[in-house]
Amino acid sequence: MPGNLAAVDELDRTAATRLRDVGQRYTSNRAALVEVLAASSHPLTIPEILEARRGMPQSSVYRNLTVLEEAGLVQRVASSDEWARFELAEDLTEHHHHQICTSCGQVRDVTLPPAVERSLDASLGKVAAANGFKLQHHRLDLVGLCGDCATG
Amino acid sequence: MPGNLAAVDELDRTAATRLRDVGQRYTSNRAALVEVLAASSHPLTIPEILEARRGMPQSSVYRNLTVLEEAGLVQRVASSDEWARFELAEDLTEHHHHQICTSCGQVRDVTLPPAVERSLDASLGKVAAANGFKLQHHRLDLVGLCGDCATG
DNA sequence: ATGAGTGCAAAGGCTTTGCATTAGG
DNA sequence: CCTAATGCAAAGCCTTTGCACTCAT
Repeated sequence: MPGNLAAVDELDRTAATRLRDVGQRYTSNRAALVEVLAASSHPLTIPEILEARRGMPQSSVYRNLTVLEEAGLVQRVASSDEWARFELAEDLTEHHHHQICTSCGQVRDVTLPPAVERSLDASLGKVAAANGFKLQHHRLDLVGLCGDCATG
Repeated sequence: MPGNLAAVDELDRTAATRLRDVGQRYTSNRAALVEVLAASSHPLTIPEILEARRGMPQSSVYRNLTVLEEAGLVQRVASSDEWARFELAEDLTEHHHHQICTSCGQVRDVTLPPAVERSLDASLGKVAAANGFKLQHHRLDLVGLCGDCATG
């Protein structure tokens, strides 16, 4: 819900708390990163973040993204294979997946019907258990062509 | 089916054909790469490939992997986020997914029950269609801890 | 005050590229 | 034969790190 003031405020408090929990401060740069990621409907690359926050040094972006990741506020997304992309941790947003365009690399968030997620989780849980694997979560991407690329 | 002679032979012919189709030669280095990938039960990193084929220069590995990818024989796998991993294109193997250990980065191949795959594809198809997205395939990873890491 | 955070610039590490040589068809 | 492929080394590019300065608590 980008732009929702109450939600943004709560996100802010959550961020401060989780950072404090890992012995980190909630600085303006970090708040800015959280804000930028929260305002986006898709995972952002470093260039995109730098574009959104002109003047913030790359090193600060990298360093703080790492800190935010360790605090469980941000997660790295494996996209096509070009650049690292970042989004808010899933428990701060909604469980969702990514639609990745193989032509232009565009990444868009998508959600699946809850029933599908449930049956999928059940199946994955069985497979993981059979392999002695401790399943934490799943990652599902739709790979194909976005509207623009399919047409052009 | 690693090690199956007949299958290896057919793979060889397929590789030669697809390379020729894109105007590339099937050289010994490329054959070696296909062989190494075919013999593995999980996606390989460049270091692993170099280990399996001592003496092959890195530049050749990178360059030929790119060619093989363009010929539709090999595909890059998005793993945790450390190194690029490569495996044979899916139509040369079996439809499968990856179990990724967040602790050690290990990637293992896993397959899901056909019924699960079918219902998943059906759902994804609907979602994609609703977004004007031309779905080519899906990518599903089980993320968690492998047996070794969960215990240690 | 006082250690964490910041910014700039330099260093790292995986990956790509230039060029002369070798080999595939 | 003639062009593509190879191999070595150098260059690229995203990312990380060192260090002195500044800000948060």
